[in-house]
Amino acid sequence: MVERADAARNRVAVLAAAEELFQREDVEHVSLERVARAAGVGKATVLRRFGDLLGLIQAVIAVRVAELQDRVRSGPAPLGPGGTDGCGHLHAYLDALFDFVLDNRKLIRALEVCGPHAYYDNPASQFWADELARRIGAARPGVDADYLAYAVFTVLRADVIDYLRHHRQMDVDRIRAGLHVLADPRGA
Amino acid sequence: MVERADAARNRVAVLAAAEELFQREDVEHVSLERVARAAGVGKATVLRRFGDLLGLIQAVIAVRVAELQDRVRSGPAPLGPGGTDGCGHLHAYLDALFDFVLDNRKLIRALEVCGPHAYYDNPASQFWADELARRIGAARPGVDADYLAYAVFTVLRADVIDYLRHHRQMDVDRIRAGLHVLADPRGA
DNA sequence: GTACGATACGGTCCACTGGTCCGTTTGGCA
DNA sequence: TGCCAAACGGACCAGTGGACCGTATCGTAC
Repeated sequence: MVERADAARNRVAVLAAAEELFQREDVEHVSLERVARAAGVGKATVLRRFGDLLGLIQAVIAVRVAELQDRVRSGPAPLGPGGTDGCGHLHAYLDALFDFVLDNRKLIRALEVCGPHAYYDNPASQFWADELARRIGAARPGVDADYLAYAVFTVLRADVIDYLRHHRQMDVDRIRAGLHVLADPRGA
Repeated sequence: MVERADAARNRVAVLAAAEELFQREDVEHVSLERVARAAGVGKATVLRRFGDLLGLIQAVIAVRVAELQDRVRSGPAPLGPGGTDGCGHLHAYLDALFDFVLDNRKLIRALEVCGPHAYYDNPASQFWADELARRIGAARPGVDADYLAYAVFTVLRADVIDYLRHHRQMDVDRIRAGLHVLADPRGA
């Protein structure tokens, strides 16, 4: 079944409204209804299209995820594959993930409040965490790369980084440095 | 002003009901109203006593926190002060925190959903994190102990540990081991 | 160009939340 | 015993995510 024209129109309107609203407002004040209203559409239309609030947020994030995934999967080294320097691979990847979180804090925060494990349990996160485990395993043979990957992925949560920046007055460079030490204490 | 007898009666009833309810039910199904009803009391009574839901949960946790804080502040080494083995201090402390989280998962989960930073922004957590930074600094001079302490404290979140156990099938010993490596990669 | 069936639409409704308000009851002191 | 501050709790509020269903619109087959 091909997508009807009005449905397509509404889909892009809802995505655009959601993106705009999540950037502009505080995460906890963005509700399904407000997104719908901002898009000039009924709540039910949003729900039907995206299943639930979580689905909507994932759809908004997905656009941004794709770009980074491409660079990781098939871009130039050290972020992309190729080269054999395990440490360089790992640290480039950490930087890319960290930048991604900084750029998309609001959306990731919104994702985190959707459910207890919404941050971890979504296809993109699985990819990020798996890739992280692979690179940690390559750079640090002998450690429990799976656990460590989830630990690092956890301190990459947007709420955590926001807390450290705004309540503990740590600047981004300090957090970034700490992250690298955490993932690979022997340095790059 | 001394506490009136009926107020005292209600305070213990609410605390008991909350404790019981948080243990028995899923965190997200425990609401202010249900606690009040279980205590045989009006919602407003709970609110007046504890300010808001966060205050209630903190009050319930406080009882359990006190016991561990005593052991840390004035108990026997290696958890308590005394002795000079920095690593032993750190690892005993990590074990104690980890056990505390396992024993109080439900309550900590409830705390986490109260607000974006409710897990970090409460007096007990400040104590735990500061002490953690102190012990990490002692065991590993030269690292950014403050950042690392928050990172470890973050990985100790009950939702994170629950996720690793039940969705990633990691058993508690594995998580515990990973935690020790994270805080001190050179081993105990 | 028109008629029709499938599809998408959105307002209304629901159960529920945390929190406020305010008239009523109760405890403790003089 | 009488009184009043303090504590009480139910009704109420604005808000949530989500379900429902009668209606309007779209695209197609004629």
